[in-house]
Amino acid sequence: MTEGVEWAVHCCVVLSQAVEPVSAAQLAELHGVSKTYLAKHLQQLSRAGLVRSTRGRVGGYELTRAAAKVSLLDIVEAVDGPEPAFRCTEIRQRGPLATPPEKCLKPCGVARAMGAAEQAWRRSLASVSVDDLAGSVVRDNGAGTFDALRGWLAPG
Amino acid sequence: MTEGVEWAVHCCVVLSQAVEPVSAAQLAELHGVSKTYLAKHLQQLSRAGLVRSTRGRVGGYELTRAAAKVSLLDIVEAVDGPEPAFRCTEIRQRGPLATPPEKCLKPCGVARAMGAAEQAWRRSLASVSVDDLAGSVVRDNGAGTFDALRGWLAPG
DNA sequence: GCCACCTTACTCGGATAAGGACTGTCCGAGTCGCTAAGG
DNA sequence: CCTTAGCGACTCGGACAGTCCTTATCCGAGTAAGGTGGC
Repeated sequence: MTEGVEWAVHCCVVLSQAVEPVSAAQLAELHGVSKTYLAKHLQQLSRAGLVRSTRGRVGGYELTRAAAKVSLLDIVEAVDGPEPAFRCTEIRQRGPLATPPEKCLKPCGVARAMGAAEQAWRRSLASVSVDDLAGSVVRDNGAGTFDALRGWLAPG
Repeated sequence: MTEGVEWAVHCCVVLSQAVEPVSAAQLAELHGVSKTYLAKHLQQLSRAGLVRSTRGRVGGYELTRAAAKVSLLDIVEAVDGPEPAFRCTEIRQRGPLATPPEKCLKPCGVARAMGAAEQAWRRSLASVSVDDLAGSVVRDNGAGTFDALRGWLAPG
């Protein structure tokens, strides 16, 4: 899985606690990562419709909907792409004992098993929202964590 | 996910139905893939202890244990490696608002959620055995499929 | 004093290079069966 | 006829290039605020 997924998720958690748009530069400094590369992933989130970007002097990124309505799966699909990790190449239709195409209407057993596993993975990711993650941060680090964050984000 | 995983799984299904060691050349021709590259993945299966390789004139590969005792997860881990797809880089410990190390004894919420999803994925893969896959092939293509396979594998 | 315009500084967005992993290939090490000569 | 040494062919195993994707970076397009000049 792409490392940018981790960055994007943490950024979404931060955005869920911000009251104003947060610039890519702030998010990059806050997490100690490359600004330009993080911007690339934020663009992917923007294309997917998860965040809204505003340009100009006080521009930045903000969530387009409530944090409880943004799931981990949304972010992973936005950054890593929607195509599944396992792609069946239909090798059953190759070689001397190839299965005839008219018998390949449904995916083969291997593809079905892989698809079921990936479905379980997606269901687990879909059950966790950005708001849930923010709650876990509060439980782990204390209620004042996001107050300090908002103080750091405030201009000046 | 690596494409070699698909090859390795299909090879294991074939091996579960063979009565003699099957050479890498036969497996490659049967699936219409590169022989030398497939051999690389078979070596990974051998290192993981899933298959036994015998050299010499009538050498080849065979399963080391019953097909019902070999899960999809075993094969995936043997080929793609045991390390999880998501690796937490601990970005919470970086930047101006870094979490102090003494508060990072347990994984962060993001890593826990990702780990839970991956756990679900592994559990699903572990619940499917090579024997189950062979059964699905019989259900899809008919009971005579593996008879034809054994006939093709027979020397001559 | 008020308004319109312009400059300016700051933001995002897409197009552009470097590194690493997956893909694909080759030749050498090792092993078993066959053959043939000798007892 | 039986034993056994040698030969040969076939197998796996690890070391070696090619190509695509991830990582990382840069500069240009766009926008809003603030200053400035004119009315």
